[in-house]
Amino acid sequence: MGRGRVPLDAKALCLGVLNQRSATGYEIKKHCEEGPFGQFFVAGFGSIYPALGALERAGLVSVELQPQERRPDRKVYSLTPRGRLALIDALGELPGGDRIRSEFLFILYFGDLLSARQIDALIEARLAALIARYEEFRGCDEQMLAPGEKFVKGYGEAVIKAQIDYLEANRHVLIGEALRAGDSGPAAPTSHRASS
Amino acid sequence: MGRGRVPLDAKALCLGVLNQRSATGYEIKKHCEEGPFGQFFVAGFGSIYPALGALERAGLVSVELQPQERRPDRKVYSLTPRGRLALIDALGELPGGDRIRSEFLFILYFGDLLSARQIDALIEARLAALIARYEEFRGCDEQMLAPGEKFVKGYGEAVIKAQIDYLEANRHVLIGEALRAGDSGPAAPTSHRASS
DNA sequence: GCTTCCATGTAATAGGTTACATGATTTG
DNA sequence: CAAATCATGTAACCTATTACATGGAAGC
Repeated sequence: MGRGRVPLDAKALCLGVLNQRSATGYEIKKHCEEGPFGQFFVAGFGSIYPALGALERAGLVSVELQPQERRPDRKVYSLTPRGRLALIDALGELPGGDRIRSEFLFILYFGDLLSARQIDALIEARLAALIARYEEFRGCDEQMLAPGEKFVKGYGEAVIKAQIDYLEANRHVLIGEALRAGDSGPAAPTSHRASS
Repeated sequence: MGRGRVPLDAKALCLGVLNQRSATGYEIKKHCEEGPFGQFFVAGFGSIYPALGALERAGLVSVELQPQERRPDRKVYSLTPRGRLALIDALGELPGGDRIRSEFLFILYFGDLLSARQIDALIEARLAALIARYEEFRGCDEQMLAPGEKFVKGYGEAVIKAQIDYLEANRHVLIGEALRAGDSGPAAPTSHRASS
């Protein structure tokens, strides 16, 4: 009956957060959303609540019910000893490679079909988003963070910075080539929607 | 009613590849796997074949059957005009933010529970993998690539480089802190596995 | 008055991963 | 002799996203 095998998913996310402090499902989601790490550790209520239920049935977390008036009772979850072991097990597994799903890169990769103006707007928006995230990272108080968290913060910062630098240095190259190729027009310059 | 709405998923991936050249499902998968872009555009047969079937039913691709002996017939798919429009539509959508699922960062983020040695091994393995990928990117002949592909290649290269640099510059900081904190031991130094 | 915050959850849906099923041919 | 390449596909499974359902309190 060796502790349930825990893959690195919503369940592991809950275990990780609960290892830092006991919390409700709502608070776990909040914790993931706020701060710069919201981009790394994503999970909606639809995955967190079922995950907590499963963890409880597996004996990896315990619940304390805090009745509230005019509001659903708070269910404060805590890591059990077995839960801590399961987390250590999960963290001990060799990590798989990162999975990146970037619609931005997808679009550019197949972007022969787009006009230079579309590409430019795309990159402009992307840069704005990256810079906003970068500021968010920088503004995050390091004093509050555990060593691992600080490390990850620096990691994210470095990766975002690299993207900003690359985009600023190379956007004009891409736009230039799109203009040259696009004069003959790869496709109507973005106007269709009529349909059958 | 207007051509089937195409989200940026396995179907769009097929459309994108088929826009470059006609191909079988097998070849599409091959194309995604080989070269440095295999990391960006992942799809198994289990998603490609159904996607192609759906695209065909929607009239976005056409099929030419090439009978073969002692082997399933090749089904060579080509983009139809409507398929090209659907692709343009899909590419025209504003991209969502990147989704990153990094088990590596997850482990480090919650890594208080790991020993310094485990963390060191983790980073060592990661560095090796990153360097291997970096070489793969560098070794890729740019002459062969369309402008968008070149751009994405450079993008990936820059991001990988940033990760390598960050890890090499900061791994010792993290290990040092883990050693200092870990002497009192956050948990048994990795030995369990018994149990039925 | 509208939105956001608090606080829980279920159900439907969509999507991908893995395993299965088949089988000759080439390469190590 | 085993493994990888070519070549297709289906089915079960697992997970996440989304929408739905409920509802008071506080801030703008």
